[in-house]
Amino acid sequence: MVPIPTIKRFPSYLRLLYHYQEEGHQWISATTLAKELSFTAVQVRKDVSATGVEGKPKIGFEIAPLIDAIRHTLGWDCQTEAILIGAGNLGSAFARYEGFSSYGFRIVAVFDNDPAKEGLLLGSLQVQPVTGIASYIAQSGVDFALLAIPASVVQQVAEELVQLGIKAFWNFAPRNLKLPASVLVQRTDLSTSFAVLSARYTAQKAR
Amino acid sequence: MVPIPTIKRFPSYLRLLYHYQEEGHQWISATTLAKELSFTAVQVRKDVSATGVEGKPKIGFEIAPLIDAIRHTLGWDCQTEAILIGAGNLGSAFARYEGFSSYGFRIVAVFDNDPAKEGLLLGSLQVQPVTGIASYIAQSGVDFALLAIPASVVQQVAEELVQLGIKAFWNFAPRNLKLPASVLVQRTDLSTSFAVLSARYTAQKAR
DNA sequence: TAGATTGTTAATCGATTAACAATC
DNA sequence: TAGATTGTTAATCGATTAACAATC
Repeated sequence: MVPIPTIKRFPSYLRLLYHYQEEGHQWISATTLAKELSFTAVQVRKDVSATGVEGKPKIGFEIAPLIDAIRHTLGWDCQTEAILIGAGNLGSAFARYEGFSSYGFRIVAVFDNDPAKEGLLLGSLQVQPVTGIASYIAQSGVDFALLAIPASVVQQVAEELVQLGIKAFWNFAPRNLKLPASVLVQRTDLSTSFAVLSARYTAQKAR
Repeated sequence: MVPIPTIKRFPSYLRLLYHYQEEGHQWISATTLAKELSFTAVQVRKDVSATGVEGKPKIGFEIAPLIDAIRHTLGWDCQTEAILIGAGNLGSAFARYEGFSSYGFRIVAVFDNDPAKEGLLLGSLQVQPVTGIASYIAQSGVDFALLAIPASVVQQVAEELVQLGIKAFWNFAPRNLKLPASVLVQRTDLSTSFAVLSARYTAQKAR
């Protein structure tokens, strides 16, 4: 299995590879990648080797196959469709965000329990009432949900969605979900990220 | 120094400690914390020891001092004020987000280079033209900026802000910033988080 | 006293980094 | 050939986990 830290670096590699490709390059060395991304060249080679791509001494790696291999390792060569639960501040931003497409991710429906939001247009998606979730999942076969709802309700909503067939969650509410082990959960939480910055900021100020 | 993984767990501890405090508890054991958060009890004790708080055998840790110690370690006992650059989808969501206050973080001004957005009200903040950034920084002494602008311009904007006195960035654009070592940069990037989820999802499907 | 818990030291595990042979 | 680069093996580093004494 590919180590998590390596997977976290893959999106940065991808962006840079696309950039070099657009500039007309066909090959790139680990040395160059490392310099651009402030990694070490050894780390780049180790990361690349996890994709199975092999380079040529003195030249480096061929860009196009490397892009394909990283996309494949991440699963970004297949389209992943998800429903979005919650059309508040953050939910609205996600519904309108166009950057998802570059990682094969697409929000196909938005639900909110506020009747006042029904029909509201977010990008190209109309907010639907939560009463329609069950039939939507049944019909579409979607098994991936993005949770942009308050922490106080996220556990209960997630449990209901599991009952309806959802197998993976991207949870933006600041609460740990307790779900069956077969269900994938990834939490993306502003507070975690801010904690690191804040602790470093405070430590620096103290100096 | 407190290890980064420990710092990342602190916000989860804090939320649970507040919850127990509100329910009228005065003490909590590492065992209980561990069970609630799906950590091990040893890890909880190690994390707590990094704050300097000591527990009582057979009882556990006193909640109020532990909250204070974690908040202090993170620097969340001091107010941090920041300006927000960019009032697009994500920027607007941040400007309106009320959860920041619980970690001592406050956005005090929002700037956008689109004249059409000038004066727009986001929560309690009015979008200001970017021409006013220099004087705002000079007058307020703010040294923290949140970047919610496109990747294509973020490097240049950040460099300009460093010139104006900004010392720390929370960068939401998917690009690595190259700035002087004295400047703190934390990137929070949807693609990194999604990469981990996506790779796990794909690995699971393959099984 | 017995038993649950804390706190620390040592062992383990996993990722990063260093060293170096292989290649073009 | 010389030199830059790849790829791998071994060493290092840091965090997690195990073991166990100390405490109430």
